Amino acid sequence: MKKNIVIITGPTAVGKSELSISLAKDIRGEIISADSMQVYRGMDIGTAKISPEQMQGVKHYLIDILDPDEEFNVSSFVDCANDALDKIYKGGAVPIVAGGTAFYIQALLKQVDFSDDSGKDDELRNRLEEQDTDELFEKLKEADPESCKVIHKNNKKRIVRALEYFYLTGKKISEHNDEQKHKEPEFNFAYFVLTDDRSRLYDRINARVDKMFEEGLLDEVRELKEAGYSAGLTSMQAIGYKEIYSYLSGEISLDEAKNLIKLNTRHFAKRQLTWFRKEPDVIWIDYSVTGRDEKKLLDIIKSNMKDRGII
RNA sequence: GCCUCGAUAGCUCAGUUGGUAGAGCAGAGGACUGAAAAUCCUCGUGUCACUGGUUCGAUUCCGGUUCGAGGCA
Repeated sequence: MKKNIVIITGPTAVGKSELSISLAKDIRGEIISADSMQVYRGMDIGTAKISPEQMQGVKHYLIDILDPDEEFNVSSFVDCANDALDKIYKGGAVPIVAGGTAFYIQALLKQVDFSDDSGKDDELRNRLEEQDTDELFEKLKEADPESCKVIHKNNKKRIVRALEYFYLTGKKISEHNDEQKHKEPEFNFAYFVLTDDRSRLYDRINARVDKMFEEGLLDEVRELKEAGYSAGLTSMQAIGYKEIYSYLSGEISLDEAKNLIKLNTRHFAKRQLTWFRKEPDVIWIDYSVTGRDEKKLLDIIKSNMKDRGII
């Protein structure tokens, strides 16, 4: 018997948080955040993290669980989310996975298995990073030719990971991926993707970045920098943070930083939509069609949940 | 008022020694299985400002007009 799960996702700034809170209050849900950056403490404004007041008493998991120099990745996400699910099921509530990191959501739904990998090895990874991309690609041809068919020769990051996997486990990542790719979701799920007219979405993004600056994004990043968090950290690669680091080190003007944040956020939203389009069994909620009336939206969502036997 | 320089893709510009044009950015589409807010791939027809002339042929040369920048009075 598969367990029930609800997913509320969509591109950044579309309005996921508000809707997931309303839904949680309505159906006695608890929220698991599927967001690779909101796990970090002290990164509030730039990640558009929901405040304790905005949570309105709804229980949230996977927010503020790490310091910015701690590591987090898909595998940790799946582990943490599974723990949270256990608690939620025990308490008799409905789990709502809300957030924009599609990669994490997919791994959770399919329960992708990372257990027999031996993880990452910074020293090995750094040694590989130093090498020329073409040479690395040649090495991968030897080690795992199947991977070369799916990984583009310029995509150094993925070439390095494939090689790292091979050197660490002696196995081919292409085989692991093949096994995991064909898995079916292990939940009885309702996967909602919020969207809107592209131009309206972009307007919302631009306005939200302006608002972040008014709320003190610059100070937030400055404090992180002064606390010793370096620009190389994964957390500091987040949009809104990396650009302000560039400004603080004198590479670009504040105005350029702000415009870059808007631009990078728009690009990000576009990539998210690309991902959702290929996901099977997704229920699209297009605000340009439905409007943003909360009651109406909840009716749509709940009727879809009833169809799937979730409520 | 006169002179000079400019006017080419949404933006910034290149180019065509006369045979209707191409980069960057923007924008669009796509990939993704332990960095994913990361990383990577693909996509360029537009009255070449307008209007006469020369020419087989003008965005390109010549004249005029309009607009913009600078200079001289």
